[in-house]
Amino acid sequence: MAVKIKDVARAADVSIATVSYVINNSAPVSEQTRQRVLEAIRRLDYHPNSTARNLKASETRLIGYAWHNVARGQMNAILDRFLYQMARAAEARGYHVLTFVQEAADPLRSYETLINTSRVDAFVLAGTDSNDARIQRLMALGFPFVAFGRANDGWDFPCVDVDVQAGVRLAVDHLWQLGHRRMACLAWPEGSKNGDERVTGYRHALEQADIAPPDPHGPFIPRSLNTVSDAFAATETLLALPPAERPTAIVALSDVLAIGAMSCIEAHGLRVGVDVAVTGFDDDPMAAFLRPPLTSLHQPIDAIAEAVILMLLKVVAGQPIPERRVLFAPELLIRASSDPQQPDRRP
Amino acid sequence: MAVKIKDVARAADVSIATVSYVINNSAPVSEQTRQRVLEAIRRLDYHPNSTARNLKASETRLIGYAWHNVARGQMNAILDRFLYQMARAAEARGYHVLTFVQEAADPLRSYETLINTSRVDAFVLAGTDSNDARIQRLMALGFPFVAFGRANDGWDFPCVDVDVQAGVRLAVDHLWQLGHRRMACLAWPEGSKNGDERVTGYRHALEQADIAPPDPHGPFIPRSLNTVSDAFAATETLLALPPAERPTAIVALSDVLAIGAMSCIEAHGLRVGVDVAVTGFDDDPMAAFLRPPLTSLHQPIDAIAEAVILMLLKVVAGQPIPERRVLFAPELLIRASSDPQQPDRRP
DNA sequence: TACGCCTTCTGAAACGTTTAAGTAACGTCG
DNA sequence: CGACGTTACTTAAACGTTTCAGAAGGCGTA
Repeated sequence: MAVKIKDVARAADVSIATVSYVINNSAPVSEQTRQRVLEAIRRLDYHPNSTARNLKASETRLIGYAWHNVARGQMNAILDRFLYQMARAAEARGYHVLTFVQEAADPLRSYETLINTSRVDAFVLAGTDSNDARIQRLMALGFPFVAFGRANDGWDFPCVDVDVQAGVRLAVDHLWQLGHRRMACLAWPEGSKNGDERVTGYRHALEQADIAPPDPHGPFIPRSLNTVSDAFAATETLLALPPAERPTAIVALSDVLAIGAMSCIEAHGLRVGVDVAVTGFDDDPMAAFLRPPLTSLHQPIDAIAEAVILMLLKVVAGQPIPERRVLFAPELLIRASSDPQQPDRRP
Repeated sequence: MAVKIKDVARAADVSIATVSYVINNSAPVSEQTRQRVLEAIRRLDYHPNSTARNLKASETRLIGYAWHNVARGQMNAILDRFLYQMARAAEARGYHVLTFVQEAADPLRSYETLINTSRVDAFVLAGTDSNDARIQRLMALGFPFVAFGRANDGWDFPCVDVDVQAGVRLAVDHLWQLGHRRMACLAWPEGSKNGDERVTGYRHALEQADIAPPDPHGPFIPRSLNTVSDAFAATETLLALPPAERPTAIVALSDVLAIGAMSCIEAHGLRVGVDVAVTGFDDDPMAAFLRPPLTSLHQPIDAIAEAVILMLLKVVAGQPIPERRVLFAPELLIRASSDPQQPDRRP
């Protein structure tokens, strides 16, 4: 059916070995025969079969990436964008991304199946956390991977992450410059690597501004699941404080939390940005479209995806990774939810 | 390195053929040897190499799916969800989804490369439109594919789609029951299959309600790009009409358009849902979180993804597809943007 | 002339499977 | 008792590449 190397060899009147050498430039071939082979390839419209190549090379040129178990109605714009950019970066280098589903009940199983059946050459991990079982397992197996996100500080594995501490510091500094002194932090429940990093960034920033950072378990750092409704409820506790203690600004650690906070502030008859400033984190695609537009920290996802793939291909090639932990700085996009002076310019 | 069929054969003291027969149940093997082989497989932790299998079977068990070129800040929650569910459905049947990037400049190239190098067994197409070049090409090549979305009515190819006409009809009927008689339709620019279907649904629904459907190019069907800001501008033209002609309801053909409309209505000092009702389309994850929550048409993406994969595997297997065009009905989720009586229950 | 060294090419083995074809061993039956 | 099925297995040929080892030919050198 499809034209194979044998057909090209016959057409160019050479051996299949010679054709292979021409294709891969892997051995000297006289200019004359090279041209004859190339001509035959063109005439027959020959393309090497990648499965056969992969078998011979015992590689797949496939990178595994697990979807996260997204509940209906949950938003995950950042990881989608990440996947897209990763696919692009991989393709530019002859690789493709194979997406698979990791079961919440037994995340490791799908990874091990793919490894056992040699379906992929490497993995990209996202949504990492402390004591991440996948990282532990892959490290133990010595199977190539790069993580988007950190895990335990002691573990030594290649990863790329956002410097979330620095990010939150940008938000706090921004609010401080606008005159805010009572800044609460609407946070995720304790225990996640990324979330705790963000809280640390908030407390450090306050310290540097000579403000005593509040008790991590106290009322100024309410904890909320990453849903709008829970964030709404958590914000209630802040607004219930006596006016003199009530925060004038809320540093929400995600856009979802920020939306809940904004919603609650409005429900109390207060004006977001004027009476209570709000900042988010993630720069969700909708952030600029909210009323008022939400100040948020934009993560350089495109650059991160590129970096992850570059690092991964080095790992696959067995090259040493000098910088095993690369951090990217997020960018604070200032909009009206924290600064009413900002024009409402929509993309 | 990895254990292969030969190792199992040696351990069980049989030929590799016998091992293969045991694995695939493709020939009778005595119970005794079967057990010996299975035991060896277990002891050595053997897993067949899928590349070798694929080479032999000249298949890849990979389904190609192209990412769409998403601009930064654009939302595409539905296709993300679709991809996830597709990956899940495919996996349950031994297939995986290979994601790739289709260049806007030359969408066909990446498809042809994947076909030529036998990287995938089939494609799933999304974001189809009239005269879709990809569909034309794949049909001409006879390469297996299923489309999520329709194209030219005359073309005969397997596809699954949402019955958008019926969807918009649900929205119009809902508004009619609430007493609305002047309903505008905030639409995409003319020329897209899906968009034009939605407008048709709107006009048909009005006809059935004994309301004269407005001129498709007239002011009651303003056209807007699928961005919030453009929708905002397009809504201005509606609100600029004299009060007696101004619509009391706006049927927006996407949630993005609806957000723009809501934004504009508020900017005019009017109340969404009370003064002007708004409905959207897509049930974007954020729809329930907007203020007021947005009435929208939910597409049964999970079921669609499952149907696409089932159909695709039939095509790959060369089985006949009796129903080459399957339509799924969307569901109208009524919220406060069209009916202020609705409770603000957030997921 | 015989030898060795390039250069350029070919033959054939591998990669890890599946499977068609073949072969023993063991009844069954005319 | 020999022909003939069955059953249970093995041998070997594919699948489409890459690549190692070697061969043919030309050419310089001893």
